Amino acid sequence: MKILLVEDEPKVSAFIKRGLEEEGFEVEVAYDGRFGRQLALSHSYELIILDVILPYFSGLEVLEAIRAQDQQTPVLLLTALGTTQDKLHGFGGGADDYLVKPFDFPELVARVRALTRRRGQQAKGSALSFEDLTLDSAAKTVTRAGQPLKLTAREFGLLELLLRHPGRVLSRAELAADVWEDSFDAGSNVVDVYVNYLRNKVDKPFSRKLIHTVVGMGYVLRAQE
Amino acid sequence: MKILLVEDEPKVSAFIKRGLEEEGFEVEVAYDGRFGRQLALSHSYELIILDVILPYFSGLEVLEAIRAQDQQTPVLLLTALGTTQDKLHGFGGGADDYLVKPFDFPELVARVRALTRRRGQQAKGSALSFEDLTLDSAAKTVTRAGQPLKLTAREFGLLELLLRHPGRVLSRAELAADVWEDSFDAGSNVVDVYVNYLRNKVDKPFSRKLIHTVVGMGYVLRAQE
DNA sequence: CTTCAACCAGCAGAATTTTCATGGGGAAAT
DNA sequence: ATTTCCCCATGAAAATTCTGCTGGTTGAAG
Repeated sequence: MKILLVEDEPKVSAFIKRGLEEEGFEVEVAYDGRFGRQLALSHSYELIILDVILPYFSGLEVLEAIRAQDQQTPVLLLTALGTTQDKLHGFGGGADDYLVKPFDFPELVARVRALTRRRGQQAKGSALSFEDLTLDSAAKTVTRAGQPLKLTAREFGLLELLLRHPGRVLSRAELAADVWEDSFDAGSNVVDVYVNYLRNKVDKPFSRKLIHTVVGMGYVLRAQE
Repeated sequence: MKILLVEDEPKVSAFIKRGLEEEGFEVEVAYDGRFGRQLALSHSYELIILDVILPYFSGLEVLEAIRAQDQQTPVLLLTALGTTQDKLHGFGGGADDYLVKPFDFPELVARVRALTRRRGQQAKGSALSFEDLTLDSAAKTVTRAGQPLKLTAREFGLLELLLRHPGRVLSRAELAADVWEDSFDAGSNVVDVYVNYLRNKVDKPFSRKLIHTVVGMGYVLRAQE
């Protein structure tokens, strides 16, 4: 749960950083708009807290740069500018919350929690990924290295199971039990066949292979040979 | 974009309702905690605005009942109780935002927008669109490439749901649950039939197809093959 | 060094499932 | 009394799923 805090007053930023860390968050601090923007655009955070008045770029300019590339990450503006006009500017620029200094620290924590709560649970819910492979079980989409892959229902189910246990060897029986539910004939080679189909789509077009055979045991999803 | 407002002072609720409707939201009002809770639990809203001090059940009790069954719907608490203690109570109960009365109406609108933006990713009132296809759920009109299309109620509901989740594969069960509500026989092919009707009107007269079937999974709205 | 058995990759076509496209009956609206 | 809309049923077409088989590799025993 990494948070980016962009705030130029060392006292304030140290205070917030320490406080949030005590609450279990991981906090990175940037001391001006330029550095803040760079970090925000190059890293992925659960939440970004922006002071509005900053050296080089204002918080609103940083927000604009973020929203140009990413609509998802929640942004909380934190500033001494408390008029409704200022707030409207902030929300209009795509902020998710606006807190006026001075504030009570517990309220900041509560708002930070409210903004991060939703994301944390929905990310776990639908998106699985391993290396450059991503699978969204709600949208039923799979991409590798950014390219979308077209899988059939069975192939999708099989990959989903592998992706749920990366690095763990799954026996044919385990795979069959989960993907084929009950209707499974032990003497069949369906699993092999589908692993083969999957490899053709997931591994063959790429140089780094992810699906590996462990002779006598089953199949694994892992990085190297 | 339907919002539930639970507020017992008729003056305040009328004021908020009218204001939000001018901004393109659809607002339902409940005048006490009991009725508010009932509506919140039985219907699906994009956002719920709760006054804390209400007859029968307090806003916090209503919030608790909502969160017991649904973690998703954002809740905004709106109240005269402005101490940090009160706010912490609200956030602790699962609220997403907390606004203290008296407030400037534009700020409420901005916060309502911020909370609903992410949900349907439809910021402007009731108009949904994807590529050159547009659907206005308030006006019940659909156009493609500027041309108006004439859809029946079921067709409209189905397209609206697809349009609300572009790029996501929706299973027949999901579609049926939303469009056909409860009266749905699992062995029926109604969904297929209506997707077919929709295609005849939405896709057939145009070269770029938008509705695609994913065999064994469901249907999606997306641009390419 | 040879043989054998176990195991796995890959293919091709058959079997099955899923989807499309229509016709028609009945309900609802006009 | 039409017209429109909703839904079921059906068969054809398309796509997927599965079976059976061939051939290759590996590793251990003879």
